[in-house]
Amino acid sequence: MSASDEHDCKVALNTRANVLHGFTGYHLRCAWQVVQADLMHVLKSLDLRLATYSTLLLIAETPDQRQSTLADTLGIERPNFVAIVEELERRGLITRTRDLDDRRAYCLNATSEGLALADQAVKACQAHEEKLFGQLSAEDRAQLDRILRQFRTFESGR
Amino acid sequence: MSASDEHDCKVALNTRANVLHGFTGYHLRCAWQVVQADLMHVLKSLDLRLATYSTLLLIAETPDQRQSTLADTLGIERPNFVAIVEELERRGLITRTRDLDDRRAYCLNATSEGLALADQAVKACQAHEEKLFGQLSAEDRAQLDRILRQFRTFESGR
DNA sequence: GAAATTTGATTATGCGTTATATCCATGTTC
DNA sequence: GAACATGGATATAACGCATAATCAAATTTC
Repeated sequence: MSASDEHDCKVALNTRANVLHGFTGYHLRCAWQVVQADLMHVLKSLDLRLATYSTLLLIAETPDQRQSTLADTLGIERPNFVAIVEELERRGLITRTRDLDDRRAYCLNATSEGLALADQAVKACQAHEEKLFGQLSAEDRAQLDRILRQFRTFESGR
Repeated sequence: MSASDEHDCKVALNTRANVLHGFTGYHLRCAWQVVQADLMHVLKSLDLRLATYSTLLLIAETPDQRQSTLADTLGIERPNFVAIVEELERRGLITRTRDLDDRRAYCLNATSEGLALADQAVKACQAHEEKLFGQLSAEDRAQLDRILRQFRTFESGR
């Protein structure tokens, strides 16, 4: 087994029996760590990272978008998006065709291979969610989902 | 205002209206992002990072522990822990005294300044939690805390 | 319609976090 | 006392994320 198979909770907050355990935010982080570790593990089996995964999905869903629009939607800085797109193109998962109206821009689209992989990835993620959140009672699971969605409207950072 | 005052949700999953929104894990991540952004903002006003904060708290709570024990508890690699401890010592927040029984080891303890700062940080975090989770109904907040705690027992990554 | 400005994509680069390999000094085991 | 284990430190690499600057193609302005 390679070292990359380790997905323990290696976090600067992973401790027992201290004041941190009084914070909901701490438990939120731990929960995300657990989910993230499993998710990355699942995606790795498809040779995808969080960034390439979400990028591929978005391109598959919204055809003919240009790079900067997609980067903005994903909240990724444009320079960092270049390598992601290049990788997906190199692997034949998406195509970059010049926009005829604006020859600076690219139109990104998923290939049939890309669509197939996106489909596979979504199914794998659904299974992953079942595995993890299925450990909660059906009621708790629904509650959690409902409550978490409320955070979308919260301010972040001020 | 410096650029570091920006705490938007700049995340490779921050998109609207796509399949990702069907995943609870996605919302979990967004929620953590919101909480983390605010938390880092709060800690920054005390010149603390997540790592120095949790380290200081742990040292304040469990006196006379040695470095590697603390690092293990926090889930931080020993080499990376060195700089954190050095910073806390340099700022006069903790002391490093040689263990008489094992002259290789240090015993770490918080100074009175360290204890004071830890106290201040905890209070600031409590206020931060009030501000954020206080936006939920009291019932939802309690539910969320209860449900999140269940993840502690979940396997991570296989 | 030429000059100035803006915009899409890219390159180069830096910063912060985290992981690994190695090393030194001390302790322990046999 | 030789071999090995352990506490701590150093050096280094990889990765994620950010900014500044560049180039070409558009748009605006006079």
